[in-house]
Amino acid sequence: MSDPSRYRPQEIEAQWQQRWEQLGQHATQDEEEGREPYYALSMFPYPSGTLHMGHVRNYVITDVIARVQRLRGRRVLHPMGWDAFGLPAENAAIERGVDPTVWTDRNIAQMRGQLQRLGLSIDWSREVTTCHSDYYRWTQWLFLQFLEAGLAYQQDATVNWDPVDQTVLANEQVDGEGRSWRSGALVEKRKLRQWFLKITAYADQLLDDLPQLEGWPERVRTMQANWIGRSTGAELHFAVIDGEGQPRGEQITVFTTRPDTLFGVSYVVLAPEHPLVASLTTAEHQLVVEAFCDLVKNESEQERTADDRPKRGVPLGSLVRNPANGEPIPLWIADYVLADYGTGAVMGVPAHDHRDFQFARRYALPVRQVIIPEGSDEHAYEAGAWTESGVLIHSGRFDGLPNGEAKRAITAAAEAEGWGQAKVQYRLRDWLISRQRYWGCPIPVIHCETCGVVPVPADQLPVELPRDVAFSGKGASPLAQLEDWVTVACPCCAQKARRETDTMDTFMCSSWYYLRYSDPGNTSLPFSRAAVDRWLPVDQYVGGIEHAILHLLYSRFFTKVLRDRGLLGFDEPFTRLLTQGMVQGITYKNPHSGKYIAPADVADPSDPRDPITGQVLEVFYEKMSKSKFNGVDPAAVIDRYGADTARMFILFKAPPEKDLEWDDADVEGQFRFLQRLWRLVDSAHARGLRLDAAAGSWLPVNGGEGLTPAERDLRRAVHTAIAAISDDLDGDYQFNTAVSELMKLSNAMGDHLEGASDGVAREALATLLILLAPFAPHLAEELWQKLGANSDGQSSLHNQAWPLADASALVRATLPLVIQVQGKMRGTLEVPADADAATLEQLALESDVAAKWLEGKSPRRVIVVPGKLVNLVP
RNA sequence: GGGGGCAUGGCGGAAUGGUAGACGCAGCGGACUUAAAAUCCGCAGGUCGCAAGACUGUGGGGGUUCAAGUCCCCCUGCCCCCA
Repeated sequence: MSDPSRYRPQEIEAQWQQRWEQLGQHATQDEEEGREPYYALSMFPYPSGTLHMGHVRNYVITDVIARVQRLRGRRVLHPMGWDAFGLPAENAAIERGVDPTVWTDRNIAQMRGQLQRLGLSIDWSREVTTCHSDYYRWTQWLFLQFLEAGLAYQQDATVNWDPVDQTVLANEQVDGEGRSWRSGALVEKRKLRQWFLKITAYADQLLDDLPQLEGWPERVRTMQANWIGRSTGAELHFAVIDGEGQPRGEQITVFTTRPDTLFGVSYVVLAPEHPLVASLTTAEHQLVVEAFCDLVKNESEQERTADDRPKRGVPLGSLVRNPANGEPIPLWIADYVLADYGTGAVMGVPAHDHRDFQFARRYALPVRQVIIPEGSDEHAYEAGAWTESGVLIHSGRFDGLPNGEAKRAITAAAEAEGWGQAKVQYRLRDWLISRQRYWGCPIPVIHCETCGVVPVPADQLPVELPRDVAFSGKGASPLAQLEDWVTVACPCCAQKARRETDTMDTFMCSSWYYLRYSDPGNTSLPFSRAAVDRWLPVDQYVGGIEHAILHLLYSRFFTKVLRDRGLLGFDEPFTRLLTQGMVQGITYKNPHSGKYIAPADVADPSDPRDPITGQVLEVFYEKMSKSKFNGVDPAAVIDRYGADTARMFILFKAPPEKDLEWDDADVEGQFRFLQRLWRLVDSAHARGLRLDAAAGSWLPVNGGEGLTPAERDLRRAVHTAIAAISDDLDGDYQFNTAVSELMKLSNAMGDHLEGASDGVAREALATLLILLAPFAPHLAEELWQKLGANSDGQSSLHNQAWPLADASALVRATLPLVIQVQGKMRGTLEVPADADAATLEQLALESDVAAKWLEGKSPRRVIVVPGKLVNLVP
């Protein structure tokens, strides 16, 4: 026989999850008069098969927000789905011969089950899975929208090529030494024809709309702004000249943000890949230049531009002419100049640019100062470049101009005289979406020798991924080897043509999934305009900071393009963004061997030692990961303590944006708190308290007439909690302090409930449970039912209304008044709450504290803050 | 190197310019128990003191203010992003 008065989360949680499912508790109401819509969204997971704590934190935060909004009377869309294309599935296929579809679907089923145990109020009927053709059909459809809008194009681009496995690798599959993760071979760079989306066409909008996103963390906006990297400057043309100084016909165009330093140019550098390199290399430099180009070819962009690495280059032997003063200038190539940024050529001004300075030093190129700090004569630039503002010298007719003005003046001169023009340049490049992979969304185009690139007609979508494919991990993408699949009739001319065999970057799939949730069953469009405008933009998006740039930028780009195509009617997809911190586990490391030790192998945590060598271990918190043995399995925590304890712990332990240190003792503490709540309600139940009388028997007690002091204290605690928790859940979410307010309320109820009349006690109990409902939904519901407030079993605590604080309950007859002398707290005095400033001043002056500290003198000044303090300044 | 953020007890963390350390964890003392666990009550920044209390205290230094963890300037350390 089990003791019915014990809190057994394992029993009640599954039961309530089932009941909510039966009641359709989390079904989305597309229409309902008088209830405003609210869209709460978590970033959807990759279905790896295992739920980890980071997921749990993410989804619990979103769930609390969704539940609070329901209690506040909104109809809520709270969906979930799967970012299901990606490399792990393909690797499983290569390594273990598992069909990626089967592997992925199995993982999804497993993770869905784990998620459901958390008691999330998700409407599972709206689930989307990006690798299912009823979803990727619309990813393809949207790609065709981009193509039609001229925003998708093909171009040669450099990719990582594994010469052993004969395959293209993603950047993340190449290690720091430039070797393939699979074959270990040195990866080569190859030029292949790739698909791009023209995100740069929206660079200005993506940047200029950032300030509107007031509900986003400032740092995410800053990161996006830096990523887009708009710089304003000029393109300047340098004519190539021969030995006699006569123009040869070619010209080099450089991009610079510092046209004001034009007179200080001592060399011009091309990227080694620049198309003019070959023709401008003189015979005596040819061997060296070719060797240098080969050297640079296989270096990553990061290596080439790293600050801590010497800049390397070689001269071509040709000269160009400075358009401002006619001086001949040597032409070089260097690794730190990239072909696809700007014009692939820069002007070298060693005196006023750090990298140019390093380069000039290394190759003994002249350094000519053309800007001096205001108010000084010559800057001692020997120590480095002067990159601050100043006044121009050695610059002919521009001498004496402040350099800001000189930028405009020199650019204007360039435009007037035909040797350059103002130019805005972005760091952002177009988005390369081609992947030479099987497990992705096929790009829906057909290559025809006669008609060129032909989009697959919309009524022939989806272009389905073929099943039963052989995965060797070698050769081109598996799709390219399937002749039957590749060969197809051209939709235009019906001649034999070939399908595109590249698939899309998975970020394509995740750039629009939040739109699909609004209309997941639509079979004629990705979503209807009505549905998407009804629910979007997302009111609250919650996810990890690691997506601060890519996913969030791509999604904003999609939204703007789809808006311009008339498919939706808003500018930004996510009104508010919460980036939750990492979940960290306690980590033990042997500082001598560098080995990580599993916590289970540490015998005494207060004196952690290596179980084998006995050496003292380092102890710290770090992001949970398998290799560090510091992970905590959510399922194990739920098995032991229940989902409500896990939820409460995660919410209480740290503010949502900050990293969270997992601590078993604190989990235990949360479990004890929930047990205390259980006992609190249990004893109220034993006393005969019920919430089942005529509806609303627990409504606020009217006024404070006839209440005992203890009852007034209890009501004050109840309504203080309502006010504080409501505030914590508004605007900036502070779940940690909200939970602590629940604890305070429970402590106050422990003190005063027994002595309170039934009415006051009922109000307190009902309020406690409603306030608890978003955090610990199962326990709150169970206790609600225990007190008889849902006797028909057809309703739910979660349909109640969020309580309003009764201002009159917060009023107290007397308040402690702080008495300060010279700003230092010297004592308190119990004073009538309604006393005016003059009275407070007088009470303070008459107090023992004043007598002691003022020694009979009257204060020079008295500051009174009614309700708070009196400061006596002697 | 540039940009941004952070620094509060043994620990996680609270504090509209107004009693620093709420709430919790760990700890200590007590009650209950044959005992332990659980539970309940209490203590708890540091120094000095039997106590009352005093002094001191939010990384360091300066400033503004009747009053500074909070605002301003400088410094140190750590973290993140971009190079």
